[in-house]
Amino acid sequence: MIIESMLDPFFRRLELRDTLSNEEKLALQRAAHEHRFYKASADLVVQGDYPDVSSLLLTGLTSRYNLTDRGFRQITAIHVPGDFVDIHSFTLKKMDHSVGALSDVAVLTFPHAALQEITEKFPHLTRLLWLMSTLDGAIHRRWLVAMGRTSATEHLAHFVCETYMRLESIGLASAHRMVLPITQEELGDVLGLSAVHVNRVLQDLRRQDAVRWIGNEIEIPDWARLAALGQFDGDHLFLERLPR
Amino acid sequence: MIIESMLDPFFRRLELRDTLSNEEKLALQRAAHEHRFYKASADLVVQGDYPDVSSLLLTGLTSRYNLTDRGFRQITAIHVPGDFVDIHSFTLKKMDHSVGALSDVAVLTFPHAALQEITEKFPHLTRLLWLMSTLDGAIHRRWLVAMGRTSATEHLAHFVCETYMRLESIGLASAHRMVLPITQEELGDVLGLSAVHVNRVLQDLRRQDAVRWIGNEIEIPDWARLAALGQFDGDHLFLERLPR
DNA sequence: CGGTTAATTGACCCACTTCAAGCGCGGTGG
DNA sequence: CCACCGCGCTTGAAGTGGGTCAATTAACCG
Repeated sequence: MIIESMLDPFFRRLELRDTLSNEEKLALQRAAHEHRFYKASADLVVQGDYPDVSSLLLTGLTSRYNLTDRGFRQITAIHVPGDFVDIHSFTLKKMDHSVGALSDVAVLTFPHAALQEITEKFPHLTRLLWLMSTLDGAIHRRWLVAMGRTSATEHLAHFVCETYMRLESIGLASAHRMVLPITQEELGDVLGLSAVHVNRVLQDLRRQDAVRWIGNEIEIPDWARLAALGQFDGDHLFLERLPR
Repeated sequence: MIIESMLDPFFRRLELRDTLSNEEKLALQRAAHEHRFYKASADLVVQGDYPDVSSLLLTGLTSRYNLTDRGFRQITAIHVPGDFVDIHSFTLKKMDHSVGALSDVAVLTFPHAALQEITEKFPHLTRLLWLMSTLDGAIHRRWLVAMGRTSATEHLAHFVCETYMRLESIGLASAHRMVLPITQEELGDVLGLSAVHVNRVLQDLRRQDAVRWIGNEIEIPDWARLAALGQFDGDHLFLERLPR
């Protein structure tokens, strides 16, 4: 059963960047197919798959990751509700990475056939879906910069700011507090660091009182300072409402 | 003056992934607007710009890059002829990075208004353009993995393989030889390394005879070995012809 | 032939890794 | 109700990949 309100985080995400007509909303609702659930640490899609649906994340967190020959893992993206975890599989067809659940998650699937129909009937909506995948690309680029040219501390600070702003923008965080079900091991896989070093860097941020992080609960006591530390500005999140 | 054959590298690139109809080719030709030239190290677009055209690279090489607070540069993508250097600006509107010329380059501009028209009249072609930007994303992800989880040597080996395969696929390299107008400084900005270390790593590859690199000319005497070193397979380049 | 940019080399340093051990806590089963 | 287990967090010690600084050489160029 597809409940209309399920799409709210997605509509919200789109409407942060442009306006959506009612017909477009309806078209998206009609394109939605199936409600699926996954347990924490389950894989939604596996590298090499040729999925015939794309999954919109409704609740929980997921990550895109790859494994290297030596068994190391690199997480290349984190998804929050309202994100398509694999909209790019619509054009790429084959998965170049896996998608795993960081927590228990619920998704809504969109058959590629239905997405194709949207590209045939709703050009503006198509451009918005296209936009969603280019937003992914912008975050990838920002991560490359953080990984290649900033210290571990700066990188972590940046990640915290970015994740907070993404959650906040869809109404899932506020007052500089958020809940993030991610282990230090996983954080290392995001940042390209060892878990041990993540721990040390995190303690460094705590010592400066740049973040308060207890279990899953994170608080940012001084946003401006953490943002400066991480060289964070929200530019690469494109939270600007423009005709697209 | 737009000469039809200018679009050949682009058609070639698209046709490696799907079939293009004659109408679609014509539509692309009509959408092309202006021929532009840039000198090596000039910027085609600057971070923060709101361009109203996207540029298709015809000859030469360009890079996408960002500068950090401390003046470090990170290159997040390299473009070869047939690549759109900023197709994502069509949906993103604002540039989250600059694009610089690595050599003298020629591009063909496509006004966003003309691209919009394509999205309204040519759904399949639209999906192919969308595909081009998701291909960028796949390369970004692969770079994140290489940067976060492989050694400098592996990373460089991977970059050489990837670049060769991209050039080879559009007919600009063959027999495991290519010409790459890139300095060790710039290579460092690609890999997230210092120029000094790039030099050492390159010499290490030379010592193993994994690459022969003299000036701009590169030869890969043993492809399988370099690919194994860099954990390279072409999967993330999606050189598979499929209906999209 | 001087001037400039790129490649190279050496010496030293440090950010981050690896390995290893200990700790805290929630969950489970007897 | 408690003992035990396992996972995630924390800490220490030692090693290393890659950075920085500085000087030299090579290649090019007008």
